Amino acid sequence: MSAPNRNSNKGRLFVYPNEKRMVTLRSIADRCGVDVSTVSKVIHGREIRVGEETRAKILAAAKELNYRPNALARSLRLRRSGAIVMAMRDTSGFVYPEIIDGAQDAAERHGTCLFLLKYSSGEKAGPSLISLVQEGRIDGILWDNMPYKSFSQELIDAQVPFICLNGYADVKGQCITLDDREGFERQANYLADLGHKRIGFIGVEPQSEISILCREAFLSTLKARGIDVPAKHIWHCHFEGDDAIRIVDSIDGADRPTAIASASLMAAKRLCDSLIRKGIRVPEDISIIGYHDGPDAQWNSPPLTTVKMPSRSQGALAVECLLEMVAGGKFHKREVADSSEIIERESCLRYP
Amino acid sequence: MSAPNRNSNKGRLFVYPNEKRMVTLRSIADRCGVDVSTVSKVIHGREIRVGEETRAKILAAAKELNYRPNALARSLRLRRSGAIVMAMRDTSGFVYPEIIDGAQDAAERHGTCLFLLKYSSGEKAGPSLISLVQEGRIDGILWDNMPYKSFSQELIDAQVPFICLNGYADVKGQCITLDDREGFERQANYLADLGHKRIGFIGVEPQSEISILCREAFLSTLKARGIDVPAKHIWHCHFEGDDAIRIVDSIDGADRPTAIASASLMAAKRLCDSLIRKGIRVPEDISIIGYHDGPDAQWNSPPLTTVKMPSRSQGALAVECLLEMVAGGKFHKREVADSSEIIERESCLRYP
DNA sequence: TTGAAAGCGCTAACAC
DNA sequence: GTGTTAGCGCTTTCAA
Repeated sequence: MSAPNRNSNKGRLFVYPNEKRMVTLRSIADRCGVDVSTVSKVIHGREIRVGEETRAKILAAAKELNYRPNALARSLRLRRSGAIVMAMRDTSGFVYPEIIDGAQDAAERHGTCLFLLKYSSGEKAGPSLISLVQEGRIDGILWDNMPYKSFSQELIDAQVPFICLNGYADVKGQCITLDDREGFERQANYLADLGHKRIGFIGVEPQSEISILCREAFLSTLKARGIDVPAKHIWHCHFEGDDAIRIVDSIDGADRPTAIASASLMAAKRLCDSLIRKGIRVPEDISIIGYHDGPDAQWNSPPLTTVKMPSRSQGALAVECLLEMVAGGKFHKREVADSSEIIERESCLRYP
Repeated sequence: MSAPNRNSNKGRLFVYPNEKRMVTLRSIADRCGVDVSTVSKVIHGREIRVGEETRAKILAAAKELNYRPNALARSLRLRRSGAIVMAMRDTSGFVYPEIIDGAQDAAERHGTCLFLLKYSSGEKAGPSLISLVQEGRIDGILWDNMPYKSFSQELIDAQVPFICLNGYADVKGQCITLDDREGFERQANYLADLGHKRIGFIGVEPQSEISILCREAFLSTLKARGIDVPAKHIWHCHFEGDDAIRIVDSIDGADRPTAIASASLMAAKRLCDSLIRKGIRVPEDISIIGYHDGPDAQWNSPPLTTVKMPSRSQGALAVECLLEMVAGGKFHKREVADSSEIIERESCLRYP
């Protein structure tokens, strides 16, 4: 009755390394007296053409034996690994954790495995990531940022499905980004709504494309509401160095701003620090609002009011777009549906 | 002359999804007029028994065709994926980035791929991670922490090779940890060497095993040098909440400490904040030293003096031990060779 | 020194 | 409804 057991080691050519007996489709097939293909259909196939009784028997056996399909064999056959990678240069000042959460969720929904990968900033980072795809380990890559300019062209040449989470680098449009314009408009409107008239702004880099866009969104929103930000109240703050201290030193005039918006959370925190050390109170003397929300914001003293961006949705959308490309589709640009919101904490006060 | 091309699609049963022509061993074999097995030997085998001429020809073809071995096929055959995972619960207040760097290096040296994986804290985190191994995607797991108590037993039962980076949870000894005792002794000695006599200590959790060990190492080192820390100068600070503020409120007596050591970087930073807000200067009035070093430490104002632990070596060693287990060996406990060091920045001053 | 053969575990087209 | 068959790309034994 039962099928011949081909597992039976009859003169096997050689002994496998790491010999631990696995539960395979064949184990189940043998136990149920059916063919592996039938088992395969039941376990994974969407085909319904299997008898109810057989199906039940197979499912029971699978459960009983604690069957785990071998992803490697499956992937080899299907020519798809079912795994994607989110590559990032830095794991401390991280990609906003919410992006990862969103991406994770989406991947899970699609039965895909999402790994994170830290790449070194050297020259070999790119090629070695591309190899991962070429070796079949990974189906596609999500980038927080390209390791170097013009790398996106290399990816395209190598036919590697990828999506960038930052559209301001040279990524040939394959990016899913946040609507920073909307975010900075909201930031500006928030301060204006609170009644502030003398407002300052801290950008990240003076010259970068993204930085300019954000600054302009902020300034033009204020302008439309009749508020001009003088050049001397527009600063830039790097993550390292003591820019924050210099900024504070420079604002101690009679016409100092009553509120300062920062384009980064880090800069907002450092500004807070420096202000307080100088004896200027936050928010009583100067209100501060950050951009992007994170655990750091609420641990700050005072807890920071920020513009929270829909990073979670961004991560999810990026994964979905990537998987479409993996499935053979072209990249199809879509906008993150959700919008920003203000998270009110304690660093902003109504003025006057 | 040339071998028959079995790639030639003669009546192929079905068309593969995502049909892109790959360069396989067969491509090379065909081009060189040899058998795949010969090519395999040249490309990966350690066997030298291949003619010099043939070898050269094959290598040239491989290079020319930009051959990438299919990791999936290889893994399937070898029953080893060549990838490991570092699983972590949180990606923002990260495992010390250096652990990852060290692990990455070691993995690379061993031709293994290291992925990071964020697991959710729910019940299903464990099983789904175990599945990754059972499905063959991953050979072993590095944990920053167990998702829940008694999980290590589940891993052992499932025969999953794993190593924990934190030995204070319930991990049945399969851990590669830092020598925190040595670290806290160094911290204590540093403050004593600076001449401080009234010293405070901030732990993380009052009751946890690790917390107690660290505190005792610190206190007994000071005691051996004739310095007693009164109970009222021993505090605990959580990452959330306003413990730091309460601490500051409680130390404003005439006998307040001249130096405070913290068992975490975060607590040190928050303490700094609170002290400064209260008008107590760091380091002029009170010196502060943190534990563990990270980018945050140098961005603090003032930049924090800390005890830097050999996290990099820890990561590397953990990977090496894990790979031994993957190769079938038993876990063999080894100590991280390097020791801690003091990173002097600006938050500590000689006393008086 | 090289090639033939078997098979890792799985899937899908096709025949029965 | 179920089994047969071929094959994903690779490695290793054994025979030539």
